[in-house]
Amino acid sequence: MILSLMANQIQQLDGIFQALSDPTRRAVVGRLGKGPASISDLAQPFDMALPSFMKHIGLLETTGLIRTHKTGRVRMCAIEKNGLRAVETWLSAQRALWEGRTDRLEQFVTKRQRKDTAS
Amino acid sequence: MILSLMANQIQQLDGIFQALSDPTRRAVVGRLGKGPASISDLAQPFDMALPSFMKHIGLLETTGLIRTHKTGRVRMCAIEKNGLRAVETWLSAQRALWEGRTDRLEQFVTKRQRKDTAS
DNA sequence: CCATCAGTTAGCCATTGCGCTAAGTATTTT
DNA sequence: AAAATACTTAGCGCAATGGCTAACTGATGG
Repeated sequence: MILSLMANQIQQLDGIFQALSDPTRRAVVGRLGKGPASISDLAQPFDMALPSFMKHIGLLETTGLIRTHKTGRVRMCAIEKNGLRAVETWLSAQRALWEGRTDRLEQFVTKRQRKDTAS
Repeated sequence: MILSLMANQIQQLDGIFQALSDPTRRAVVGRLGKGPASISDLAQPFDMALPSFMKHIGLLETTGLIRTHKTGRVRMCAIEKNGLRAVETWLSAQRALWEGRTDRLEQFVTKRQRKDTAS
């Protein structure tokens, strides 16, 4: 079960990084960091047809970076704060790896294993 | 010129996030975090033809996440420590946005969602 | 009611991404 | 010199991405 959780995390990372690789989507995340907004509010700055924009929103939602809810004919969007946590985790794990190492060329395999950073 | 620099940063982020959206490439970055390695050393764990693997390496290099150098017939790869800096910057800027001011505005969406999507 | 507004659905199209094989180049090694 | 090693180049195929238009649904305002 732990293995499937890890697999989940990995695929989650796939999706999140993929989602963040688009400037429109990063901009939406940035905008929602300042507070919730409707679809058309969000879409307004972008020179793009609405259905195209909606695809970005849909992707952001299915990857868990944002959350939306429709009231009447308006759909409000808000940031999902836990969405970027997987990225932060991966990033700090990454840094933990190379921190403390001197990056010499032609070096033996690291003799000293760093203990886990017990975050 | 400042504007073009910013545009550069943005495109850099595009590339880096794109690069990290692939599990093979993330694994390579992870492996190189422990120390330099040759192409074939890196490729060995993956069930993939070498040219396919090379594309990943090429992408990681052009996005600045790794660095390579060929000596004789062997190409050594190493992590480029500054490569992930743009991500870290973006991420902390993002967190700075929603930290300290998240509760009131976002709550209103959350509340409505709980009411309507009552599982 | 009727029009407008805010999304939504359906489907098309060009480009990119990620895998493959086959064949080539440049070093070692024997 | 010949063979093996370690990539490298070229090109193919298919699925996914990111854009579009046209037409539709379901509120809301006059």
